[in-house]
Amino acid sequence: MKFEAVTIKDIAKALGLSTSTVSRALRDSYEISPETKKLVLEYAEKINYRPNPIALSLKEKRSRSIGIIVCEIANSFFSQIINGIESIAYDKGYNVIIAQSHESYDRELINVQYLASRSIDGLLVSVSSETKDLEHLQSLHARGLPIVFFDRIVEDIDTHKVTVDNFKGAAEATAHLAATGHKHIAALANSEYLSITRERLAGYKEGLAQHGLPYDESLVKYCPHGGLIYEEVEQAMDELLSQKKKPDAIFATADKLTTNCLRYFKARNIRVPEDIALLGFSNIDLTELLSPSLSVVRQPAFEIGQVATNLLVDLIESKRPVKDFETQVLQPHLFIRESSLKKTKKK
Amino acid sequence: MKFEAVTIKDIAKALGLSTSTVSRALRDSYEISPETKKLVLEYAEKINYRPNPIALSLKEKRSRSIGIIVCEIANSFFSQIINGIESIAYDKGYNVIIAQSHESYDRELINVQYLASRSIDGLLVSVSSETKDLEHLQSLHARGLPIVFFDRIVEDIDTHKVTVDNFKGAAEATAHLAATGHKHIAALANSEYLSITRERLAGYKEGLAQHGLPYDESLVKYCPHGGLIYEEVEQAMDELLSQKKKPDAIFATADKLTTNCLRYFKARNIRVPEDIALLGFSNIDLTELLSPSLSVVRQPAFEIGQVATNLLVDLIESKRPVKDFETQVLQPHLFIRESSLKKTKKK
DNA sequence: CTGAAAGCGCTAACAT
DNA sequence: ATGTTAGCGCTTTCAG
Repeated sequence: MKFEAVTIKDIAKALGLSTSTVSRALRDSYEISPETKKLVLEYAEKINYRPNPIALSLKEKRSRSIGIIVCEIANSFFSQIINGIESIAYDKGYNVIIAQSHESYDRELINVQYLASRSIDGLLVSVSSETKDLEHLQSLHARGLPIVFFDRIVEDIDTHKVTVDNFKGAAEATAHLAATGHKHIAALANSEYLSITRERLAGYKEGLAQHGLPYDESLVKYCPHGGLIYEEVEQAMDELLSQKKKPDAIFATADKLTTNCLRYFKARNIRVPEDIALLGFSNIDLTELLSPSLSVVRQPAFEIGQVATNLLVDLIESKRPVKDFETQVLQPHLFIRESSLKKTKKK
Repeated sequence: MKFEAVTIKDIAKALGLSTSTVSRALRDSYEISPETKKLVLEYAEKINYRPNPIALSLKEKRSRSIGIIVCEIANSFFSQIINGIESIAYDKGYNVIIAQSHESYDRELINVQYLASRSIDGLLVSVSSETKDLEHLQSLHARGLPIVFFDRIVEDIDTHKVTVDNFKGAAEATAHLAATGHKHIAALANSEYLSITRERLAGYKEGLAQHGLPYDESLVKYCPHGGLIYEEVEQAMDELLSQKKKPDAIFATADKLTTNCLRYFKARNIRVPEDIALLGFSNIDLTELLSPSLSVVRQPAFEIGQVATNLLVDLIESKRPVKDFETQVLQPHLFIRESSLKKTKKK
């Protein structure tokens, strides 16, 4: 079943005009007489005429839609970003098509190609935790598709990027753990391929250094799927807790790592923060309701989405090729709650 | 900046063929000789030809995209549903365009009209908590746009619908609270306009009746925005707790109501379940990690999305107008955790 | 001020 | 087996 829309032709026929006159009248062209305009406008209104965006797209060679690639939308951080993206996109007359990689390089590849073939005008990308090879994005970028990276950005493609000061966020978090008396702070990290992982681990080192704590590689564990799979967190934690130098605090570099780490402690009846402290990046809204309430580094997700979208639309609508690209860095915020409470206070 | 795609014309020119021959070769038509096909296919592959979906849409008068209206994507229940929708949509070659009402009728209206004007092939709708007037959907439906309602369905439009057995879920939940010794079970409900609210409150009554508890209207409070705004939950709870007959248990009918109710108790230092029990509809993944862990009625969100999408695609692709519509009812599941523990046990 | 015609990329009669 | 043409809805020269 199809639902037939009114076209310009219908209006032309009904009014005894040509389609071009109707088209011009609708766009308020100076060449059309006021009377004709009025006639056309009123009739169009009456029969509820809406221009066919597909025909427009074909003509203008643009679809007024932008693609988004994220790992998961059922993740507060990304759904907040998407809210930010939509708020700007709708304002500017674009709609968004969302695709999820589920942290799989293969799915990212398929999605990117799918979106590109759907003739999107631009792409907002946060790469999957498996992504090393950037050829799929590089070739599109080289062919002129505007791309803006956010959160998980990549070095090898020169375009606009939006991220937070991961180094600072991680350094503050780690420094806080150190300042509250923790001596063996482990890092539960995302995939090593990701920019955010490198930056956050660098911040972690800095935080340790600030308090004169040594950096110990055995205290750093990577989760290739960013904690999306509980088992990988479980394994990483099992390893951490079974070594001779047992950590007394965990710094987790991503949302799912943080919550799954807490899940792990619950399952093992390990008390937080009495037995071990926990602090991680997270944008969930329920941190205060958790037991214990979670200390987190929170990112301005909505703003990330807004900024990235503004940059992308600028690229799309720029008359001439853009050469000057910028990387916008927003500020994360540290929220101290129970899970990282002072060691000395509790006992 | 624009990124120019390869067209059928380019191939035709390069190979000295006509566009129709190329078109037919690409679609593996029987009228084309194997050699020509091979030639075309290989060349198309080589220059990475992708058909322009916009041109196809214009020709076929279909966009292969479906619109989704939900209140919020940053809500586990809906993001899980969207995952289900996408899983089927992508399989069937459709992409999805998501719009959020944020529980506002006005935004729903704008979004519906926007989506309709973007020539979507069909619409998946869960109405906003403010929606009473259905004219915007009715007129589209009357004009032949396939629509499937999910979760928050409406009576007055005859089409496919997908929901869960809200009556049963609510009855079981309430009966559980009654069975564990609670005598004054209050209902913290969503907007009264919603089908799910009516069904869940009917189930609530049934649960009370099963245990010989009276239905008391003063124990039922509505939140017009479904708990999206904390203050409305706060006010409803303030009212409930200030009346002479103070509830000893809360049954909440929606995700945000449940978590915001818990937030309220935390803020007031009211112990759950010792001072008051809590049980509500919720699809968040962190219920076990909350303090106390939350007893919930969980809905098969992913499946709801899948079923709804299958039904919608059936409608879209049906050759003749569909008259026989169905309402699929899936089963919710009750998970008992700490927040609704037996009154007599704790003290 | 208005109309006729071409063209965006593609498909499908209708030739040949 | 392949080419020609028209048309999807719209805009935009180019002619009056």
